[in-house]
Amino acid sequence: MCTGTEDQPNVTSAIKDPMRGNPARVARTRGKIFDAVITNLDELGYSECSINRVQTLAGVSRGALTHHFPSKEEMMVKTLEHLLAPVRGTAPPDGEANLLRPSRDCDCLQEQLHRLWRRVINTREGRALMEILVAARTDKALSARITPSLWAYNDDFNRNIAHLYSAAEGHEDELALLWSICRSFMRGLHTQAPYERDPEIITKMVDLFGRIMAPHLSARASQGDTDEEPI
Amino acid sequence: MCTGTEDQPNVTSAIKDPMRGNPARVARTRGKIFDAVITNLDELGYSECSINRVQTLAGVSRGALTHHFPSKEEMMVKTLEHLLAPVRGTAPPDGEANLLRPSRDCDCLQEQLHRLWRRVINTREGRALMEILVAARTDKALSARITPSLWAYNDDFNRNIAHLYSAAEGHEDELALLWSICRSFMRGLHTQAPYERDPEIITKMVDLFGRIMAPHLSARASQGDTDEEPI
DNA sequence: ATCGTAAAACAGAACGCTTGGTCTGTTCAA
DNA sequence: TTGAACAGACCAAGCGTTCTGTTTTACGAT
Repeated sequence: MCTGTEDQPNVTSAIKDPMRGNPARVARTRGKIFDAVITNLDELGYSECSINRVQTLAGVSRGALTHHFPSKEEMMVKTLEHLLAPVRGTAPPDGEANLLRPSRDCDCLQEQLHRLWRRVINTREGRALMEILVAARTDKALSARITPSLWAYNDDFNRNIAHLYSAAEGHEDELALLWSICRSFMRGLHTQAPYERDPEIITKMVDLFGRIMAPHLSARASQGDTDEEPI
Repeated sequence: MCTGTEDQPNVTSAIKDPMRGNPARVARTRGKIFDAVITNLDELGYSECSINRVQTLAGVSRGALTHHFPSKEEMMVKTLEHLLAPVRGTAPPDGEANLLRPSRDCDCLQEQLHRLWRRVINTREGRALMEILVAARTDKALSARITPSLWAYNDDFNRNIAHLYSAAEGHEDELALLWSICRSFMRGLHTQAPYERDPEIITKMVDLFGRIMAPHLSARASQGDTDEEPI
């Protein structure tokens, strides 16, 4: 392969069509694979999320899988970007939007954090993301591939919350830091929740955490509740 | 084997000595293995912490390893208990003690949290513990084995901090919950620190978190600075 | 004191199985 | 007719477990 056959100059009209035959079929296949990866990561963990298992669960052949994702690393990188997409700047691929927006004006921070935990962090997607992050810590190649995506995600995240939340007066510069703390706390909850004797403890933790953070973080009065894409 | 030969009733004095030949030699071998497991978990992660790697790094034979830990699950369970031991009620095996105690009376919570992060959480041992916790979430067998240890650890932890810290008045019952929040936050930091553009951000996060928690959590005046085992 | 012996402690080969990657072949759409 | 999309076989390497040997140690009988 790649033995340097020069491209024919007299081909009728197509110079070289890099995007030829890929209708929504590609999107469907990749979607099935993403879904299988996420489910496997959530239920079996990173170490058991093998190519074979993904292939079986997604109901696609080995060839299809390797065609879209030449290596396991590639599969994980693309899955992570797929998971990060809903929060990123541009239009989310589908499904849930405005994940961070406080849904009501008279909504206290506690309820917002509860919703964040239930609807974003403690979900299949949230747990799958966690698995990739933990695995990448000790996998330098994977880490190098995902770090730029994570940085871009972080920038978009900070840009978005700046419109929706504000820090206490006198500490306006701490908004991003405050949300980083919230995220860290919630991610840590992932390693605590499965081993808690009483599941109610997690709820109480989120509740108390919200009460503690409330004086430092509040939702902005949402100017105009139109459907201008918030995240 | 086990073909039911009846035990001789006229054996002179030894009924059956289950603890025969185990001098400090066993402790040395197991120590080397624990150390290798911890290092591998920290540097390669759970999925790459294979028996072969542990055996090589520890410098012991396959037979020695399987003798002490008949299965990988057993190895991980015992390693976790080894990691939890320093905080547990009875004497720590060796090395670091009083991990939680505020080292000085006039010590603010921020500094105590910084020390907790640097000296306990963000260490080889802390990261190895994290790897096991994350892996066990999706490994039901492992999870079932470690859950009792984690519960006991939790109880000891809460018992110990009750002597060292107190919650704000009016909320004395929230002490355990407050420390659970601290632990969750710090564990979450594990998945944030490796990807942070500026390492200083982590320090700032711990700092701000400490400032926010300070009104709710304070060290007790340490009555008697003698060397009565604090943890 | 020394010996015999049984079990603990260790050594290492071998097993069946799964892994991720590569390869050749087939179908489909432009 | 071309290349993207898919199908499935194949491979060496590594996995965790099991197995049979060998060495070391403690201890009661001599």
